[in-house]
Amino acid sequence: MSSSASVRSGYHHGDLRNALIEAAAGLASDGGPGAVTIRAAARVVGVTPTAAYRHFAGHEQLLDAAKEEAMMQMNEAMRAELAQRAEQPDRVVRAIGNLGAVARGYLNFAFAQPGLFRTAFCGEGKVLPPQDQQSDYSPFRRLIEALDDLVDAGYLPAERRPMAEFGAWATAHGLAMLMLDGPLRELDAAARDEIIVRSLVIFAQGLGTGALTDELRTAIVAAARA
Amino acid sequence: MSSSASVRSGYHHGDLRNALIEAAAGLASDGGPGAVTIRAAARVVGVTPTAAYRHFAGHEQLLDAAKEEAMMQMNEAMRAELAQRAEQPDRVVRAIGNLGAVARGYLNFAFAQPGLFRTAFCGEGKVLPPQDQQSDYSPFRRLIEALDDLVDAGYLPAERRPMAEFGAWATAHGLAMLMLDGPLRELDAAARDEIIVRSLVIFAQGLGTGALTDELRTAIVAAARA
DNA sequence: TGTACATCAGTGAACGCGCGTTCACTGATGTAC
DNA sequence: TGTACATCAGTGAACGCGCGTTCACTGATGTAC
Repeated sequence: MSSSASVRSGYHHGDLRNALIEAAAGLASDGGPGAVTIRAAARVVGVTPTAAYRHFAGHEQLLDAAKEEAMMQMNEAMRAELAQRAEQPDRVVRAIGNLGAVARGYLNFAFAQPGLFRTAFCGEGKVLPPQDQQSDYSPFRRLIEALDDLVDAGYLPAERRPMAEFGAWATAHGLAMLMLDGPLRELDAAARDEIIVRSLVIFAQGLGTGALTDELRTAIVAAARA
Repeated sequence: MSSSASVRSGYHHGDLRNALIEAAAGLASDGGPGAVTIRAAARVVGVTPTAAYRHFAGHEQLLDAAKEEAMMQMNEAMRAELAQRAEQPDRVVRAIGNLGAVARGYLNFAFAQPGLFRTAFCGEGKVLPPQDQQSDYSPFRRLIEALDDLVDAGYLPAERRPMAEFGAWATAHGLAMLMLDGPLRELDAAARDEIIVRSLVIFAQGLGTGALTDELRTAIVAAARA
């Protein structure tokens, strides 16, 4: 994906389209979606703004490409983080832990790459449908699997399974937005963590039919702090 | 507040500062925070851009004022909606219902006034601290009271009370953002409602220590659909 | 294998736009005497 | 009560900026013969 420009260098530039997307993602990383402009991207690449119009119909297409690139980087960062998780024999413990880990990965990316995070979810331009994230190894897929596992294991009643992924997503997303751009912007990391962990405990317990066991509470707290 | 200009009309304009804030809020309502500019607000009021500099140090101060106005309008809309709720004798049923009603009011405003909602929570400019919303009759206060009531009534264990308001807030905020500007943007109202209701049921149950009774489930579902 | 040619990626200059902000000013207001 | 004056809210013109986009062009590339 958007590899180094060496693959085909038969043209004047070689791989201008991908170079512009990379530049746009860099601008997004530094300044959010508002910093993604055709002129700035061309400047970074060292090319005339006009040249960009050989590869994009206009500004909106470049922003769409930057959104997709931002979402891919987020997915990749979460995937890499999730890959480091320890094995866990118990099925429910594992699934609950995965729930917390996905949320933690989501929030870690938001705090580490606020510009990319804002760009991936900005209102302008293309809608990136959740299905796009359902490719086999995406974090959204991991979330869905965790919830399915909780049904299979008898923790989450099947009739409450539908749409639960969106509730989990909204919780993580809301925390990220409130803490990044919203009224919780000025909390320190410790206060943020406290709120995050407590919110996830509530959500995890809300999926089940009774109080969280100590084991499960420990599992999700550990995952949510990781 | 920001009343019609008649109060004092001793100056050239009469009440330019408030007129500009009202204009800025109107621009925000139509086009979000990006549409709030000094020139546009002056144009709406029928005054020279320079005149605005008698009342605001610069663009950022006008945007800050627009954010505050947007937040006030949101608070007022939610307050008015909550005021219509029927009395409810049972304490837990009432508190759980209030929880759902606050969330519903939050989301109703977001969908009815997306421009103002985005402006109130936009990253640029001043941070509006949650304390500002804790004035006696604000919806945030209602949320806090509902949670406190749930502790008093023995539904929510005291040790899990701290920060719970932020979990509730994040859930509502995340749903709003995903459905307004995010990947859930294109859902129809029925699908949105389904996700909202289910998310709130999970949250409400997560606060307690066991499964929701039918009575409580009915209460929060009704409030969340209202 | 060598040459004429078509293709098309990138150039350079220019357009019109709306923005934030500053300048010297004007003219209505309220006040001191 | 009437007049000179200080105040200061709003004017009008102008600045420099970065943006998206378009124009006629140039010159390297790959291809047909």
